[in-house]
Amino acid sequence: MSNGFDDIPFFDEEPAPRKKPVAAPSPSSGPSAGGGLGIAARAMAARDQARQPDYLSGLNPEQREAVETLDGPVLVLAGAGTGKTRVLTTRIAHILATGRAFPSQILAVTFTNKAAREMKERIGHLVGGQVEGMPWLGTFHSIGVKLLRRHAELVGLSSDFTILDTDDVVRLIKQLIQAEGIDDKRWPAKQFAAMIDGWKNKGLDPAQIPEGDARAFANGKGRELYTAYQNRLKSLNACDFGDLLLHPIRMFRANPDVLRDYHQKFRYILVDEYQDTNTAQYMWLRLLAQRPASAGGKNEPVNLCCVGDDDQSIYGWRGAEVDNILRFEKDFPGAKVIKLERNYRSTEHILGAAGHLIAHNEGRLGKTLFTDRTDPDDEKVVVHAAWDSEEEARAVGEEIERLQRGDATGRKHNLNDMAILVRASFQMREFEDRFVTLGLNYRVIGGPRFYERLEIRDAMAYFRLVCQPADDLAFERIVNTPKRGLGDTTIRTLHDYARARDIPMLAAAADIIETDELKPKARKALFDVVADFRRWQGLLENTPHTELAEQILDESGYTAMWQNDKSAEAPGRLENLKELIRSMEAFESLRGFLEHVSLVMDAEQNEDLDAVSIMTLHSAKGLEFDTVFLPGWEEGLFPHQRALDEGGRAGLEEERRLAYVGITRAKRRCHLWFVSNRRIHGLWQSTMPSRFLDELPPMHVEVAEVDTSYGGYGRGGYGQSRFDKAEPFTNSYSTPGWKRAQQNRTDATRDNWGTRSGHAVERIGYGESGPRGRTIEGELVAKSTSTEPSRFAVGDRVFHIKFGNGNISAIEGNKLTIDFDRAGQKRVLDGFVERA
DNA sequence: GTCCCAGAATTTTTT
DNA sequence: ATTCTGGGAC
Repeated sequence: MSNGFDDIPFFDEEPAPRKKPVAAPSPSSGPSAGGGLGIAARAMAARDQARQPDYLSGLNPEQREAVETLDGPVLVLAGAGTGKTRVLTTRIAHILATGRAFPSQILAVTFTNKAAREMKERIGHLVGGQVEGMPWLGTFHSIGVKLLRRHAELVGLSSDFTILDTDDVVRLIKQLIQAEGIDDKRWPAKQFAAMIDGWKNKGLDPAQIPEGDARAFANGKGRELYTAYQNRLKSLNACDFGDLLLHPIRMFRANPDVLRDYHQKFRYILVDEYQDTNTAQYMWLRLLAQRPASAGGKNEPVNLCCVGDDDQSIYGWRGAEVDNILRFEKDFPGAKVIKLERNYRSTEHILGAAGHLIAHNEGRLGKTLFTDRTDPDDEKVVVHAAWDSEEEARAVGEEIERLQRGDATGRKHNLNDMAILVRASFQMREFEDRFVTLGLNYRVIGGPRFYERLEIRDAMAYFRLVCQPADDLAFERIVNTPKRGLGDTTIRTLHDYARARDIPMLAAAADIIETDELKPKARKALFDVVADFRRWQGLLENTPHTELAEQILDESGYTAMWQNDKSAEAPGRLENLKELIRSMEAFESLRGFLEHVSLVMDAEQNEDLDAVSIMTLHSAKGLEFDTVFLPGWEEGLFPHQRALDEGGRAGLEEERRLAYVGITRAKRRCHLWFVSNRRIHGLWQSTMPSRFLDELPPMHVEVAEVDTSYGGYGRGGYGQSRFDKAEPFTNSYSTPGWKRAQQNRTDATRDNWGTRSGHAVERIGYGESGPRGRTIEGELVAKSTSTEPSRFAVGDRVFHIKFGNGNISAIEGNKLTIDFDRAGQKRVLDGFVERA
């Protein structure tokens, strides 16, 4: 009722801008309003003043400031779990409620469709109405498409251009590379596609790419190929994802009058996850947000609000520039910076651990999350060790089942409230295997997406070609799928024919079957294909699109192809095709569906099932779980070796941010794991605990004793003798703090892989009541590279339980480099070897 | 045109 | 080790 939206016309596409806030009709409004008010009227006005709109109540002061500071540039630094989305959505609601702008005058950009969807939903909830009225809320790319469809001709496209996904792009580039006579084996199309993507992320045209880059590919043909690629896109009337950003930028630059229209249109601009913007997105935003002084010299206010968290910037490797957020105040002078640091998600232990870890980064704006929640029962962050990744999976599974049965307080936990977040997706398999054995429900988030599956892409290619006969990539994809006897030779002839006449391949096919250029067999097959598409195109207007889609798949023989396929995955593929048709029902037309699919590539998960989530740390951003398991905290894996090699210190810091993201996903419980042995590329490698573990504050962390109650190496088994010499714990950490912690339980851990010690979680008491009251990290930093004399010397002959015999070739603290007779050179902790 | 074997690749992911 | 891709052979 009093939500302040009663008279906002939500579906008004282009209303005249209103100058004044919309005042709710008040009983006091009348002749006397504004002048000498009656007592009753004044009281009522005061009451109305005092009563804040519903949507503002419950915001903390910083959030409220972020919502109410509507004029000028604002940067909201929103730490994990500080109500970022709430601020964004409430801010939009506030703009609408105060009548500052109509829905169509607000530009709100997100990175993912999911985020956009969520925002729409939440705004709708706040406003109590539909949100179709926010036409400019969407991803950078979807808004880019919208702009381009309106102004396609300004960049040399027609408005029904096709959007190519990565797969299409790679195939296209491959053709170009081959056409140039370049060895596509030596210079993979995939690699060049990645290069182009990188250039486009930086906003670079072929003419602008650095000379070095241009030379780096195919013996200096980089620039040439990039140019050829762009030309080919244009002739196909197609865009890749990068173009969806770059074309609007080109268009705005070349057409200031068009840009001016949008300046007037977008009165408020909001950007989510600003730390993830790349250079192209940044340029795009600058164009729209930075308005030149008009002729009269009066500047339009830049009502730009960017929300982000520099500590959660984890996409540098795909072009995101953390720098964008770090220099916001310089870019937008007079910007107001608001920090949201009050966390509503996690316990103080979790926040303490995460905060202490991230404080090791240098390039950051600096925030410290805090919470009022102080529950003595809150668990510390727990660090676990396991022998290898198999045991890690087993132990995590065990812990999950324990929580499921009921924790210490007897509370039973839902699997939905738990997640396993891994650094690299190959880690998932071991958990899946284990959970299958246990019969534990799990869901993998991320994986190959629905629309990327082979059969879906094939089907989509049929649909695309029916709607857009000029879509050569679609044509080439399905012309011989199912097999029609139209092989390379035929396609090449057709291709040349089409290029020579500058017509689409489908049109070329229609021509060429009138000639005798093809062998009769191919000619007949092609004739049928052309006839099919002609027929389907004829049905496009008047046949319900789901029906037509089914008909296409059946008549083309595509369905039959999978029905006849006796491989294990064929039934699943048919099921997916059915699912595809089902999902089309929500759309008006085939065309509308295609538009949707090219940008919105997610498939929804089954939410009903109670299941543990398994996903990468990257895909966990933005989510939260009661209990979070973070396996694989080992040097080389996390931080990932390649991040270190390629990114140096910046790479390390990004890995650390990833660790920070991981820990802050947890609301109540956070378990970290490292293993001593991990199979990488099929080879067992002995591994060292991640440096990030050393960077955690002891005060908020406890070390779980190796808990052998988890099946496996049970009491007295071979495990005992197998591992008791390894003593990974006592040697895992060279740091005094850890050693001291180990010292406390030397006896218990002497045989830490062998005995059944039951439930055993040991607390390290530093920082509070520990024996010395010293903190680990103070010493850690000083001694990060241990110089303690090793009990080995270079040249020693040693034996390793996994790798066998070898000679030590180098020693660095307790880390030995050993040339194994069989396993080759490895770096190993000295605790893992003994004299041979 | 199809099938099979050998060799390569194997961080993270959106649009 | 395993999976996928590409080239070469049938």
